[in-house]
Amino acid sequence: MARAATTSDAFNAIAEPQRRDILVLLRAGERPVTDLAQELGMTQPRASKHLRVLREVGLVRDRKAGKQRLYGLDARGLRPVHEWTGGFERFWNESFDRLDAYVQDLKQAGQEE
Amino acid sequence: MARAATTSDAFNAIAEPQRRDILVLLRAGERPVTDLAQELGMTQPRASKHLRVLREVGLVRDRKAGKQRLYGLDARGLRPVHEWTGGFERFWNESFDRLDAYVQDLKQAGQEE
DNA sequence: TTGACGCATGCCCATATAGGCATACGATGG
DNA sequence: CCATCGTATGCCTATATGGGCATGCGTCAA
Repeated sequence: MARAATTSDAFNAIAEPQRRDILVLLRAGERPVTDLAQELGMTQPRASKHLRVLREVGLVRDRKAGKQRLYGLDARGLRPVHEWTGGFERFWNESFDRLDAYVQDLKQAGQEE
Repeated sequence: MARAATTSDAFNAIAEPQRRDILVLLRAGERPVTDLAQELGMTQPRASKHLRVLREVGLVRDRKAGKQRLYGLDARGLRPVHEWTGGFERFWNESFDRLDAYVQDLKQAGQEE
């Protein structure tokens, strides 16, 4: 089996850096495809494809505005990701400070020999 | 170009549900591969492969313990993900409540016709 | 030394990208 | 009705997966 579709959920959709960039830009407000493409230095088809993925997982909304199509942020889908990672907060603060200290000790001991 | 490697960063590594499951299990403490595989109902090779990915992005540490190899959580890599998504917090709380109301209005209007 | 146990790997498959390029499509202006 | 602008798609390629299965390898017990 291949990797899960990027459109399967927000976790997969935001795995791609450029899509994250797009989402960040959209925090400033709605924007047409061409705008985004230019600002991020990517071709228009590329931007459209990324936006499609984002739209399919519901991270982005689009609406027609004359000849243009404006894309806007719908960040609700990011909440599950934030909450899931939040479940590990105490672990990145706590236990590994000690572990690091331990590792440092080992290194120093090695260099002193 | 193909999709970025799952080992390129935490964002990619946690896009796979089974790897998230493994991380969750490891919050309870170190565990050998077989244990994890059984608990998650996956084959041993499969678990090993997922653990390898997690190890390569630094979300997991391993240490030998006799015949066994214990895997332990290193959640620090999840922090960037948590913080990045956190940058959208105000958006999923705020603006789209209004947008939803708007959408609901449209739907109702449509059904009443 | 010989087994057995616990894991990591190698190899093969089917699948789904991300990107480039050309092009089809819908709306607007003449 | 036609040309043009703004986008979305189709097609093709190279790549990397996730999974199955068999097997290599290191460690410990007898």
